[in-house]
Amino acid sequence: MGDDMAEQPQGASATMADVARLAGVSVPTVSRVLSGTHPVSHERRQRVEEAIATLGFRRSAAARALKNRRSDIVAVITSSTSMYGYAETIRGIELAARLEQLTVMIAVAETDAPEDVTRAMDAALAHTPTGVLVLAFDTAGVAVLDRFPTDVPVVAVSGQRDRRFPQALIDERSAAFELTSHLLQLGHPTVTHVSVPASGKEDGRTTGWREALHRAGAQVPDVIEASWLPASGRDIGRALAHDRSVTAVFCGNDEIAMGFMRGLAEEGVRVPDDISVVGFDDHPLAALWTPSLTTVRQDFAELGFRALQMLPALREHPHISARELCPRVVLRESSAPVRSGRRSGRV
Amino acid sequence: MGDDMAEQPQGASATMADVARLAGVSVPTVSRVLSGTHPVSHERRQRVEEAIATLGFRRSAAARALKNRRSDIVAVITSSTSMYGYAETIRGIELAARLEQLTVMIAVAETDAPEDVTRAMDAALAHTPTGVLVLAFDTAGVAVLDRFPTDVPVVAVSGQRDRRFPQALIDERSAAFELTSHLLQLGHPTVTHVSVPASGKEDGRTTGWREALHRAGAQVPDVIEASWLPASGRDIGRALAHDRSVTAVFCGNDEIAMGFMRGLAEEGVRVPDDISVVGFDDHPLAALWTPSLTTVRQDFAELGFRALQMLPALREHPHISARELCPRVVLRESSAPVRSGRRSGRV
DNA sequence: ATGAAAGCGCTAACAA
DNA sequence: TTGTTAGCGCTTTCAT
Repeated sequence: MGDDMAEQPQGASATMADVARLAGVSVPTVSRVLSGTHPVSHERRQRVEEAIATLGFRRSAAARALKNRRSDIVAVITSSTSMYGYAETIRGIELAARLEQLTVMIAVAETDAPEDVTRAMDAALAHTPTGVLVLAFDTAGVAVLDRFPTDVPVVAVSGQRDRRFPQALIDERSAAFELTSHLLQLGHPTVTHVSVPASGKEDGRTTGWREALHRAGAQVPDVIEASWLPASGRDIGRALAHDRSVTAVFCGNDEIAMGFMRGLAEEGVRVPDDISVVGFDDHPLAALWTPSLTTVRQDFAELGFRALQMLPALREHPHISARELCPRVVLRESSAPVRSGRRSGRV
Repeated sequence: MGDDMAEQPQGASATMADVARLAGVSVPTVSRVLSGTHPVSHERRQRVEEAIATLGFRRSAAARALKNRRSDIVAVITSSTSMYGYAETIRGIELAARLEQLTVMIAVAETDAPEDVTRAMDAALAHTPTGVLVLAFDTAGVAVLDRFPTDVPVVAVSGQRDRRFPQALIDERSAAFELTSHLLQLGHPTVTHVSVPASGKEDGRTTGWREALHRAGAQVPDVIEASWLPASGRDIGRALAHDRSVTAVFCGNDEIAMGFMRGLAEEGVRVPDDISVVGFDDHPLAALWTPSLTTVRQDFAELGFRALQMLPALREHPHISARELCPRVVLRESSAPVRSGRRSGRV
């Protein structure tokens, strides 16, 4: 492969006027060549393309955005960029954006406090984005949605259906239902839920868990709320290790589940022999943990990808719609039939 | 706390002209109020602020960028947004950017292929960013740096010193040296290195490892290259499990180390009893793994934070400089003295 | 302290 | 098919 690319990474950026001058054409002709929507004679097109290459010309995103009253930016509003589910979703968004020639900007609203939410929304809207994707897995995201203006395409990305917005979602409820039912079928009298931090309305994982217990006529233990840190799972694990009423635990996500298992181990409690533990998300390390973790596979990247793809369509049909992904229960080593011996009866 | 915020999330965005009209002042006066750099009479300022609130006015980022010939955007060029080190670095960048009233955009160059690199750079530069942060932990990032024009402030974020660019770095070499030396001091005759994917020039982790072995006069085994997936660590773990010359393994990152340990476990090999394993990064789950993982704590978020902070300063003093972070070895359960019994001698 | 005027780089409407 | 003209929303002279 010969190195046949000869652009010079030009210092001060050239403008269309520079290109037009060098090619001996008018500025709009250059614009037409670039957009490709209007006919341009072969000869001039060629001259323009040469000039562009020679000058290393790049169209100014700012000027285009100003003129078009819309930028090539897709704003992602989120409370986190690095936690597993969020990071994967953003990865999918970025990939789809790249294919659509769009640029991803990140606006973080760490909490649902009005000032956080307002700042993130202002930052996003100031850029007159082509669309906005709100990661509404938590309170902050939901708060953003609640305050959103109507004149820009918005897609909510979340784990729960909400008819007020176009959304890309994973139906967490049904997966949680299935996962909880799995544990009940293994003979566990009930399932304890260690949840991710509450997000305003009850999240789908908790709802599905609750419904499965009701359906089975099982007692519904109080929800124990962890933080987002895996270490909080450990603390809770240690605390519950010697509670003999606990034989099966459903953790709100895999990181918490892994922390929880560590906590149990530190107390000498074995998984799944003494307690079954299941998680949610199918974190890359879940399959490698010892014991490997029974969980629900969520394809966050695909979720983000689809959310982005909804934006162009939304411009034509701004009515509410939803694209839904179905998560899948993945059975592994951490869940097993209840042992009649050590931990039963004594509630 | 009364809900004393009464902006109406206006539909079609108002312009400065609208604000000026409503406040009965000229457009430049509105601009002066917003920028705060020029004196404005108290009375007019007040009227302007009211009008802004009433209209829910937001300055157009596009118009500002066009006029200023520079946007409020900081472009992050990276090969990944979701892997642990990258995601954490981006988190730190975003946090610092928010404090500086800057906006983060993401441009991904997945590989060091010219078309990937060019696209990412073009996307970034088209937005006339205030600065560009290149995550140069790998080949792609390095390729970007090699082709960068000079007229925009760039900071390289990486694990290895490179005098050609201003950079924020973590000195991985010295930490790897220290970590490897730790294993040697525990009596291991040598240390096997399972590296992250090669990145052009040898990475700091590998260099530090090599230097430590040389210093100790230990034999230098071939480097075994894993992929970025934790599962690749497992495969390598299974492959090495019964190689009796291997008593200590230094993995290029924690995820690989955890996969590696899983592989050993599947083969019935115990850590650290049979083999000591250490990682790099201090992933949130490293401390919770069983056995907990000896590793090197890298503060990626702080690294990103500092990298962003270098940008404003760079505008004044465009000469090359570096901000360096010192990683710290964290001793945990996965490293222990070599057992004289089972695995020694036989090379 | 304030306003009038110019122009950043581009695209769309119109004219030729 | 091509060029001329206007203007997107803002900031910055320059006058006052």
